[in-house]
Amino acid sequence: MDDKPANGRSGGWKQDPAGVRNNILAVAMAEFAANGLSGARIDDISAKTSTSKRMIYYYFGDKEGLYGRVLEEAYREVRAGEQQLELDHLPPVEALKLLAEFTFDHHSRHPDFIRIVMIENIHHGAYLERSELIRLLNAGAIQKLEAICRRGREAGLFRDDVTPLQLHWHISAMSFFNVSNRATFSRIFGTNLFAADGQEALKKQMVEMVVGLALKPERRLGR
Amino acid sequence: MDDKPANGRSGGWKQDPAGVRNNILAVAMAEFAANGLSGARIDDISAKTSTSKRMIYYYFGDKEGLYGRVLEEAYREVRAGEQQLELDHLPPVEALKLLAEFTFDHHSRHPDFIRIVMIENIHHGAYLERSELIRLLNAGAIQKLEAICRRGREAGLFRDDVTPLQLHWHISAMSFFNVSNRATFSRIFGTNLFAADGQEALKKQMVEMVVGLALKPERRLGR
DNA sequence: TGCACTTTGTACCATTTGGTTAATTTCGTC
DNA sequence: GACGAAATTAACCAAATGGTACAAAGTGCA
Repeated sequence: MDDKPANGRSGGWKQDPAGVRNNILAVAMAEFAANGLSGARIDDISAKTSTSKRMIYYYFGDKEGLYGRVLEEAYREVRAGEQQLELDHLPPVEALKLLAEFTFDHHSRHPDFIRIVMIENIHHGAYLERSELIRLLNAGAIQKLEAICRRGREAGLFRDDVTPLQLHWHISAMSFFNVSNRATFSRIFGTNLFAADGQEALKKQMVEMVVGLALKPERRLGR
Repeated sequence: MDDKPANGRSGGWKQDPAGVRNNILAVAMAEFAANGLSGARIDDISAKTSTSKRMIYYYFGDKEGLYGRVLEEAYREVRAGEQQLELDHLPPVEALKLLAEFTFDHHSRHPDFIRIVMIENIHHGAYLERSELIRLLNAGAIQKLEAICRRGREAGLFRDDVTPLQLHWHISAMSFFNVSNRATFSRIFGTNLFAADGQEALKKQMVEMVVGLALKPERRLGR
């Protein structure tokens, strides 16, 4: 008698697994970045999705599974952006400067990535630990710096008691902190450092510090 | 007939409002630092307390009120520790070195404070905003550095295009990041930087960079 | 003595929240 | 065109969670 479907829905829909997955991931990344792992609400995520809550569980299993994929996706996007940078044609000092500047700007342009990493650190890196993909992605994150350092040492310019990893650490620290702690820092000390010219000054100082650290003392004068 | 209290309790107890409050605060700080604002559970906090859940609401109103007080307490403790440092008797360069080293070590010794600040940044500093106390506490956080810079400039040693706030920012960045991002960084790049000698090297490099930035170029040779 | 403040304990509640059930539709393919 | 696997939907559920109600009593000060 009744040929209407039991759920009252009659309209048609298209299958689009990849689209649905990506849609969920994008919304979830924004929600996790905004509210943290415990703070994010599956119902909120699903409401902002163009699909239903059930599909989240269909594709990602549970909340933690979804978070894990978001984490991977965040690292993937940012590392992909970093790969754009071409440095081999530059002399070592110029290459190091450019890499440091780029990192500063790149972090600044991707606050959601920074927030996801903050959140992951709050969780002691437990989910990153489970992802083989992320370890692979990051293995290459330091290769550019290693190449620069090798060339710099071969040219007699760079110290050899400063490792690429240490340089990466210093560059990361200042570029990351600049985004991660903006809220508390600016509320305590004002917003001058975060206006356009304040940021330019910080970046310039950061680059100067990093280059100064990498160079042999007797090479530092010609600036 | 029955002269026992209805709740079955009969033993005596002492009033100790301050003790109860402090006990709750200490437990709550550990729980919030470990799990974040949404992640922390009032029931878990109360279970680890020597008092009851009811008292949490009696003294702090609600979960956010408790978190706000924990935030204040965290800043208070750390700032109090910083005040211990005496620098006026040292020449400016030595004072700056010591301040930077101290900050690095101090952050390292107070990971729960770092985690609370991370969490507060995830919340965009919304609760810090409401606390007048914290703003007062932090106003003085930079005074030592201002004094050092003034003396350094008067002695003709320091540049005058590098402000105390900028120096504070750089020192904070490297000292903070060293704790905040340890989990993800060490999982990706190994734990060498965080072993004792790795930390000493990073600290030494950080101090060198900061002092190098503060000094006029022509004063940097005599190291 | 009177009275406000503090403390305890238990049971309770409304809502939120992560997660599931079961039925239906799409779509490649045999 | 039948069939089965994959995709999708709406309604539903049990547990967790922040927060209260209530009842009683100890403490300390004016």
